[in-house]
Amino acid sequence: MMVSTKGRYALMICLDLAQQDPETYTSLREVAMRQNISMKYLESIVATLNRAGLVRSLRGKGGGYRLTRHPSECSVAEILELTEGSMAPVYCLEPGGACEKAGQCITYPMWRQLDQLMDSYLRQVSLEDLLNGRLPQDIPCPKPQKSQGCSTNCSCKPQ
Amino acid sequence: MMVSTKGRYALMICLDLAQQDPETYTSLREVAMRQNISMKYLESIVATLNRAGLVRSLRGKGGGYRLTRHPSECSVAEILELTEGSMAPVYCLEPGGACEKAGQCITYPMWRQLDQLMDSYLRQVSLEDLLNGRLPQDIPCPKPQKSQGCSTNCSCKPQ
DNA sequence: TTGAATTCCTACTAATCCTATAGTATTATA
DNA sequence: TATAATACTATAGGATTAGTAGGAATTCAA
Repeated sequence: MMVSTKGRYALMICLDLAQQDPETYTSLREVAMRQNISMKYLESIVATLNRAGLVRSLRGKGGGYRLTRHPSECSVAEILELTEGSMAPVYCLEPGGACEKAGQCITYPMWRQLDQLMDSYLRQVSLEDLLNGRLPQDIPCPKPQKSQGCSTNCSCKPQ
Repeated sequence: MMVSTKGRYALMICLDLAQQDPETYTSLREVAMRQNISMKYLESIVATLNRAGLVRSLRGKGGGYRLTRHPSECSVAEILELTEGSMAPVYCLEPGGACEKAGQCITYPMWRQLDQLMDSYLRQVSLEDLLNGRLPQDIPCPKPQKSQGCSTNCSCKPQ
């Protein structure tokens, strides 16, 4: 039930680009060095984002990538869906993946709700939100702890 | 980002047991036949539930498994956590998995919120709820369709 | 026009995880 | 004691993940 490196790295790439001058192209070499990830691996990931039109590429010297939209117009849901293939928790929820027993399936409605919950949350979070530390819900932390965040399910940050 | 068969089969086992006489032991052979899954595979899955005390086993003739609690006292979150290892969307959220950069990590708070959202939803759904078709939220369907559920994110059932 | 920087494309690979399967030992009942 | 069931250990094929490698094509600048 984990998001793969592919999805997480795609998000890192987009966040990195969102912090650069939106007019110029940023090379993957720079991104890879800043984020400390293999450039060759990032190449294959950014290709997906490029094909989907989320970033635009420029070849040759001085080339690289840039976002095609403002960071506020780019949701985490979109990036993860592209790179993970889908964020659905079960196959039945993927487009065309519903099995013939879905009507009788006792768990199907639950998976649907879970999927909807995740999707609507991630769709609310834009790259800009992440950069500004603004999240959809801000849940007050009942008892802050100094490291690793506290053990409750609040949204407090570890220090 | 999928729930594996392990988690889904564990849920099926529990739901199957929840529908049987809570006093008697149900053999895996019966469960496997009813659910049409390899019994040997179910063995390895139910072992996890057994060790965790979610079910009780009885060896020998007339043996099998039964739930140790009432279906209303057993949440989907618990079953999935046990069998999937964890339901966290990223490693950093697992107990002891927080990396040293979590404090500076721009995405960490988002993963925490997502995790909390999923966890609190699944914790609200009990085996009994599933059997009765009662879900935490009932989202009205804007435009019902006859098969595969409608395309919106409501909780309507396909027919 | 040449060289350097960069994306684009196609393979390849090692490791891990998923999804089982098989066999034997152990236990309980009739 | 025969039978029916779980418990435990080992194994294995396939898919996916997480990269790595090399080179072709493209672009810019000197």
